[in-house]
Amino acid sequence: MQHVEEKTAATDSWRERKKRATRAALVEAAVRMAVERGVEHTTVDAISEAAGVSPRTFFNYFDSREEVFVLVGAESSARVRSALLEAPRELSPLEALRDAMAVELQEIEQQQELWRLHAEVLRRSPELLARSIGAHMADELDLAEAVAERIGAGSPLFSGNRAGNTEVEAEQRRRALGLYPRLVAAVGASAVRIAVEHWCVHQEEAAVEDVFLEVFDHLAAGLPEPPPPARSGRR
Amino acid sequence: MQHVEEKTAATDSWRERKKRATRAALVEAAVRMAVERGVEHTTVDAISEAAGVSPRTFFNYFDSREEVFVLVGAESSARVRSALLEAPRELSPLEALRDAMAVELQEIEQQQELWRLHAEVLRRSPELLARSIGAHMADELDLAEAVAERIGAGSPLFSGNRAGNTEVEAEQRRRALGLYPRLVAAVGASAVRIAVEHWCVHQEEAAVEDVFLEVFDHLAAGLPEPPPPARSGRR
DNA sequence: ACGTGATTTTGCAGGGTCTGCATTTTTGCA
DNA sequence: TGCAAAAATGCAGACCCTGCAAAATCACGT
Repeated sequence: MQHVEEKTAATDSWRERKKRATRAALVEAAVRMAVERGVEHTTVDAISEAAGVSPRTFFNYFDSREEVFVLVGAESSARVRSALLEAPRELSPLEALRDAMAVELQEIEQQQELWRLHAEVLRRSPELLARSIGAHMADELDLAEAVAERIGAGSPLFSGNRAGNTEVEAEQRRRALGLYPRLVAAVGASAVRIAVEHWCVHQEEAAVEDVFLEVFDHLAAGLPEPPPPARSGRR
Repeated sequence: MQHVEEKTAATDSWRERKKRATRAALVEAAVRMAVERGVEHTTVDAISEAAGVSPRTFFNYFDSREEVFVLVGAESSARVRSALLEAPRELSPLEALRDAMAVELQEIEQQQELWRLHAEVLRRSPELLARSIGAHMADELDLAEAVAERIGAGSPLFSGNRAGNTEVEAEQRRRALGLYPRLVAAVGASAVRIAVEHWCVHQEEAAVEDVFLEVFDHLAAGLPEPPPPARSGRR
């Protein structure tokens, strides 16, 4: 994982815009090419040529060839995280998380084009799918920390200030993490994953958001004995 | 992913035993070496030399260098799957899954040695952790199919016979998969993941199995509003 | 407009990963 | 023992990825 953007201040110069453009060009070139000729025949040389940069430059933007296929929704987790922290305090952690994720999914559904292609790529390449899921999972830990932060807001430890990011401190944060935040994060992440996968396959049958909310509620409420009343013939 | 073992029949010849031995030797050499000098300095050449085979042979056993670090518990998912299908029919899908997974975790805890080292490797390498989790997730889909099979046992479609494994048929199976099996599988997989991660960090504080059962029950019962009564000072 | 320092791009060398193919070695069995 | 199948091996070659230093580009003050 490479830092996508660290400093939010004074970041709109010609320089920055060009970097974003290059990055986007690389992703787009890669994804389109992968849909056409398959991931394994999509070499770094080809991608960078299509994007109009040198092969060496590719690695200034991505740590590995595969990252360009996996990191498509990289900013999402950060957005969910902050939405979660800023949500009204009346909401329970679960509700806050559900809303934050629903909003994010909604926005994703807008930019269908790229996501559709991306989904296509992942569907054809189990290897990459696994990697992608894994990447999203790493987010699950972050998410759990955010949940913990929201719950124990004001706690002397871990409030705000995520600056100190040494290996050791990350380790300590993880140690101090109770089980409950992990459960909440797991429910959210599972719901997103199931909803998105379901949506990729049953394209256009329903909005991602709806599937997500249904799945989320089931998970959050606990799984009843018999299969949940297979939602009436809505298609 | 490389097929670990397909035919269960007539598989105990000297030949087969040797293959298993070589495989194990490679894994062990790799993991030990990774703990000592770090994953990135553990080259294929070094691993195969330590295991006493040629570098080329390594790739007869693993599709990539990283697989040797990720595929440590590869047979687990198959065992859980069959335990799930063979469990007494009185048990609900959830109960059957919980028991099957608990048994598996128990057995894993026996061979502490290798798993401890493996956990150590993953802890130090987020990249690999993500991959490993991703690999286990791929199992989640299989798991969901098994759950579906158990529920709709006798269903004209998809009963037994997983022989036809063309791309197309796999696709069709996934399409026909309802949401409920996915939820059950997600609960199980999440519980395992959280339990194992928790266990890796808080080593020796509690048996994996206990953490797993606690997590599983919470997830299956639904998440209550307030954090679940932080389990009383049981250690 | 011009110079200067900072940032980014690029080429290049070199080591590691992984595959296909032909050859040799080992194993299973009559 | 001899033969056929399976596995291990060597080798060539393509690709991935990284450090380093030179060149191109950008930001900014004068």
